[in-house]
Amino acid sequence: MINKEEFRRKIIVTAGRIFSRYGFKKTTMEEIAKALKMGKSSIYYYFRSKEEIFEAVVLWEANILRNELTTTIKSVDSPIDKMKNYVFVRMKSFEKLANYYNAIFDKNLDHFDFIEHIRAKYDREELAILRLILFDGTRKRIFNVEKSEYTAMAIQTTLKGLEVPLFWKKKEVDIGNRLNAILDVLFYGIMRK
Amino acid sequence: MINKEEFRRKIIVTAGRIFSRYGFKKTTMEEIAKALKMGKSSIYYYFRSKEEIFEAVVLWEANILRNELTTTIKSVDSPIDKMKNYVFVRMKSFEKLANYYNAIFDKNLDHFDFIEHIRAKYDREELAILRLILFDGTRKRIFNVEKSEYTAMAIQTTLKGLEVPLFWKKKEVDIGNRLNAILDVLFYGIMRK
DNA sequence: GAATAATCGACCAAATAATTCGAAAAAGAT
DNA sequence: ATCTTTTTCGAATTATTTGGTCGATTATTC
Repeated sequence: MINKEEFRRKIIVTAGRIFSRYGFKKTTMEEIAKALKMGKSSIYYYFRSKEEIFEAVVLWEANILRNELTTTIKSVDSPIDKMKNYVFVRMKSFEKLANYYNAIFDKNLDHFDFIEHIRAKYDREELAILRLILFDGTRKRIFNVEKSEYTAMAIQTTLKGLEVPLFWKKKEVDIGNRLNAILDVLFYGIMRK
Repeated sequence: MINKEEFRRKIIVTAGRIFSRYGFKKTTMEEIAKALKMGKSSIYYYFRSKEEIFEAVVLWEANILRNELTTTIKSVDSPIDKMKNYVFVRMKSFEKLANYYNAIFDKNLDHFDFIEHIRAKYDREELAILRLILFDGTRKRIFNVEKSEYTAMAIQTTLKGLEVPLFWKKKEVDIGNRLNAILDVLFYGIMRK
């Protein structure tokens, strides 16, 4: 192979596809290997363990999400659209990620604290983005937010609340509709009168 | 419980949901039991084995498919629409069934010959339905088919050919488009000039 | 043609899963 | 109430799977 890193990425992508379909526990090394057309033991040349692959996959997906988010808010100009897009993309992408998380909440957890680290890091980044959108919107006299820091945290909390049903039951409530309702409330409380 | 058969059906439906998501092998008795809110061993009071449940599920789903098909061709009058509807519903429903089959083609097979039996039976029924549509269409001077028996077989073969990609790769080609193309060809070759 | 990188098959211990079994609730019958 | 039958369950057992190791083997590089 040309490049070892290259191949690691290939494993990550392939394994990610399978993880997202079956979850961590139900995905076997054999499957990943077969999908890569290689012997099971060869994978251990690139990764120490199944968990390490999983770790890499989550990190990888989180990065993709981050990129999608920043791209998306750059694609529009008005703060309202920025906020709308941000929330929508975040929720849409999160559905995919939820599959990975689901895998963990089976019973394992314990030694999966690396997820918490990633999570904490992206929480901080998200907060920064939200603050920026809010700040910008206020500067343009479209929003009316005094302490962007706290408002951003409030919004983030709401978004997290929206994640919960994604964990437990799929399609229990139409996320799209709830999202719109929340956005409505959000803007009504936030918009400059 | 009121009725034992009733409960068997409940198990079939619940297990079916899980089978269709994870396939035969990856579905555990524990999962089925938990979804039913009962002890794992209780299920063995209703079914001898995991395979027996699977068998019942496949039979059940095949019946649903059959009902959908007969209902659908009754809902329209023109032979062209009958044929179109039949093919579309068949293909749509088959996607769900494919999940079950996929589970088997893993490696097991061997002792899963009951699927072949079901398959053979429904092949015969399908042939009869196709012949009826063709015969009716010809009688109404819309189709131009001499030996409805052989034409029906030809169409069935085509439909089976269309199933194959569903087994191996999902969404590799847009089934809908291919279906339309095939229907076009079918009608052009079949329609009374 | 030696040294290194990469792949693999056979193997193992641990985990997991299917199934059994006897006992205990629940439900019915008398 | 008491005896029977039906239904559920937890614990034990057996069978299978699976993550991971290891030494050998095959490509690749120098």
